Amino acid sequence: MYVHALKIYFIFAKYIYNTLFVMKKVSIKDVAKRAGVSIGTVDRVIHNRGRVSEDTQKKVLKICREMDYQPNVLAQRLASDKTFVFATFTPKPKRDNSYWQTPLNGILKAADELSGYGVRVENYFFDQDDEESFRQESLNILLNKPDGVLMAPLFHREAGDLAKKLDANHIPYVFIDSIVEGTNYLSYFGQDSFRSGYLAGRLIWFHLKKKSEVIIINFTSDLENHLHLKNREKGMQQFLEDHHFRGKIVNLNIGPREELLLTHTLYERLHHKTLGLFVTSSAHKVARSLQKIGKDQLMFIGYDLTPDNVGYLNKGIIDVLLCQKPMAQGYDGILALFNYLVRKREIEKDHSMPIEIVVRENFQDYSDL
Amino acid sequence: MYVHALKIYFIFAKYIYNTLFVMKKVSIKDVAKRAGVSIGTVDRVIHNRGRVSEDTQKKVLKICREMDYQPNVLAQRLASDKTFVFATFTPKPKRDNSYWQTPLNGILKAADELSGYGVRVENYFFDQDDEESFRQESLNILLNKPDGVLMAPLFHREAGDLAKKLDANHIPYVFIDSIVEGTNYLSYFGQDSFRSGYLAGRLIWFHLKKKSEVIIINFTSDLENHLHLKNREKGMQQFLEDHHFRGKIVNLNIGPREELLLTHTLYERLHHKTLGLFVTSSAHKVARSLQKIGKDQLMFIGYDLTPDNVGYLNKGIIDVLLCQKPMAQGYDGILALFNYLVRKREIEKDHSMPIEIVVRENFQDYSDL
DNA sequence: TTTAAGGGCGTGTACGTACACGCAGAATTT
DNA sequence: AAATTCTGCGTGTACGTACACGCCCTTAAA
Repeated sequence: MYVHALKIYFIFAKYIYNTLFVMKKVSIKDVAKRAGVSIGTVDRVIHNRGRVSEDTQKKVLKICREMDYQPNVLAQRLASDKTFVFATFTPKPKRDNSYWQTPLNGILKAADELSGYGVRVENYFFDQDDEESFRQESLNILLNKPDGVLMAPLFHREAGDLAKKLDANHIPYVFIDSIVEGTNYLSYFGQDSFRSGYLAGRLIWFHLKKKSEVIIINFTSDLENHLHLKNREKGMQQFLEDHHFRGKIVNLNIGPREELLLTHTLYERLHHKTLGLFVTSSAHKVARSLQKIGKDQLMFIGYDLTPDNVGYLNKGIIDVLLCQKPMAQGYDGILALFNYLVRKREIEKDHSMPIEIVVRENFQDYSDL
Repeated sequence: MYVHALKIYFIFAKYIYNTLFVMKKVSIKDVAKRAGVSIGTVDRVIHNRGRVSEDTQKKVLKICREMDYQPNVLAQRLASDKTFVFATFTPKPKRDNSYWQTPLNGILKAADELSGYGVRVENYFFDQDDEESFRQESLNILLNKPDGVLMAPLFHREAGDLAKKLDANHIPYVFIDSIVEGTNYLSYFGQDSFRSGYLAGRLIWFHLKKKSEVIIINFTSDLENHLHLKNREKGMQQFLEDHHFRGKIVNLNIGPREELLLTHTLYERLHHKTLGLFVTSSAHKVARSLQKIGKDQLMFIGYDLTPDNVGYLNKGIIDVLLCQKPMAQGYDGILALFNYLVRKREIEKDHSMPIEIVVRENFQDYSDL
C-alpha cells in the first residue's frame, strides 16, 4: 500500500513540476536506517553472504522492495576492485577476407567505451581454416578464466565443446554470427540467413519480368559458412515460389576447381533474358568476371560490405549488398555481457540483426558498420 | 621518453601475456605522489580552480600527460552530488501523426540508461502547428537552466532565438531532424533529405523502363517539413537526370483542398506507363486512395515507418519506405550530451543518419527504431 | 610593529558500495 | 565449568574524486 501511494505521489509530483522534481535515490544506508540495522547487514542480505538471521533478512528484503532500492552501479564498480574480464573468440581477420575485421572493430569500440567501468576485453583468435587452432585457443581462454565470453562458433562441434566447459565453470557466453544448437548461451547476435535471402527475392522482384531468368551462385568451398549460404539460397527460392515466378532459376555451385573458369561459365550462361543474379558469398569474385563480360540489364545482389564488394558497388557492377551489421554484432555482444554481468540486467536471448539493404547511394552510411 | 618507453613496455607485456597483463589505472593520487604535491593540488590544477602557483601547475599538468592520467568517471559522478539535467524539446506526438513518438522513445531509452549515472532528462514539448507554444516552452526551458538541450528546431526562427539565448548561458545544444544554420550547435543528428531522394531514385530505377512515367507527390500543407520535402523531390529528380531517364516526370503538389480529391486525381493520372510513385510525406494518404483504385505495375516509395505506412507496406500497396532512424536520433542525441558534458569527450558535429531502406521483408527489424 | 588580505597548499569528509575484521552472546564441545 | 566454535551483527577502511576548510607564509596596508 505504502509503496504504491508513494510511487503515485512521485509520479504526480513529477507531473506537476514537469519532471523537475528530484527523486533522491535510496541508498543502502537509507534501507539500513529504516530497517534498524547496519549497512553491513543490508549488504550481506543483498549479496546473500549469510550470517544474517532469517527474520532480519526478510525484513531487509521487504524494505528494499518497498523503497525500490536500486544499487548504484558507479559505487559498486568503484568499491569492488574486481575488474571484469571478457574474452572474445573470433576468426583472425585475413587480408584477403577482412570480413572478420568488422565485428572485431565493434568489439574494440565497446572495449574502449567500457574501459572506464572496470571492464577489460581480451581478444583471442583462431584460424578459420584450422579447427585445431580453435581447440588450442579454447584451452587458453579457459585457463585465463574470464567472466564472460563472446564467440563466433564457426566450428560447431568444437564450439559446442567449449560451451560445455564454460557452462561447467559458470561462465556465460554470447554467440555472434551463428548459434550452436543445444547450448546454454546467454544471448545471440547474428544473421537470419533465410530471411535475408527472402528479402533479396523481394528486391530482385522489382526488376524481374514474367519470363526472365535468375542465376543463383553458391561458392561451395566456403565451408564454414555453408549453412548460412544454403539458407540464403533457400530464402530466395522460397520468395520466387511464393510469388509465382514463372521464369527460370539457374543454380550454379562453384567449387574450388570451377572458380578458375568462372568468367567462362558466366559468359556461357548469361543471355538477354537473365535479369537477376544472386551470389550468396564472395560476390567480388563474380563481379570481377562480370566486369570483363559486361553487364547490361542484370540486377546483381550480393552480401557484405567488404572493401572489394564496395568497390564493385561503386562501379555499378554490383547493385545491392545485404548485410547484417557485423560491427554491431561485436559491439552489442560485448554490451550484453556488460549489462548482464556488471549491471545485472536481464538480457534478451535472440537478436537477429536488422538486414541492411545497401546500394551505391547509401553505402557510406555503413562503411564503419 | 619515459612515457614512451612505458607505453611500449605495456604493449609488449600485453602482447606476451595475450592482453592478460593488467594495466592499473593511474589515479589522481599517483599523479600527486609523483609530483610531490597533495591530492587537493592536483585536483585544483585539473579543474582550473586557481590557488596554485604557476610552476606547480605546469609540473602537475606535465605529469598528468606523462602518466596518461584519465579521470575515473565513476568516481567523478559519485563524488560530485551534481545531477546533470538535459532538456529535450520536440513536437508533442499526435495520434494521427505519431512520427514524433519515435525520437521521443529513443530519448526515453537513453534517459533510462543514464539514470544510474546521475543524469536526469526533462521533456518539453511544443505544438507543431503553433509557433507561440514553441516560444512559451523555450522560456520554461531557460528558466530551469538545464546543463544541455536537445531540440528539433522545426520553427527555424524561434529555434534560432532559443539557440542564441542558450549560447549566452553557455548551455550546449544538440539538434535533431534539421539544423538551424548560423547557430553554434554542439552536434546534429538527422536526415539528409536530398540524398534520400537521390537514393529513392536508385530504387525506382530498378523498376523503370525507358519510356515509363514517374509521379512525384508533395503535400504542400506539410509546412514545417517543407524544406525536407522539397529536397527529397530534388534528390529524386537529380538521380533521374543523372541517369538520363527519358520518360515522363509528373509533379503533383497537393494542397489542403486538393487532398479531398486525391483519389480522383490519382485515378485520372495513373495509366499503364506509370511505373513509379514517389511520395515525399504522408504516404499513407496516397496509399489509402491507391487501395481503392488498385495498383498493378506501380512501384511506390514513401517515407517513415509510421504505423499507417507500415500497414500499407504489409498489404503490398507501399513497396519501399525510407527512414533515417528517428529513434536513434533521439537516443544518440542524448548520448552526445552525456559524452560531452559528463565524460568530457569530443563530439563529432554532423551526423546524417544512415538512410534505411525498408521493405515488407525487413520492417520488423526497424519497428522499434 | 601590528593587522589584514591573500596566495599556495594540505587535510578531511563525503559520495555509495564491498568486504575484512572484530565483538558480543549463544551454542557446542572438552 | 572452561574452552571452543558459531551466529548475528556493527565498525572501519578502501575505491577515486570533489570540495570545503583551515593553516602557513608572504605581501600589503594601517
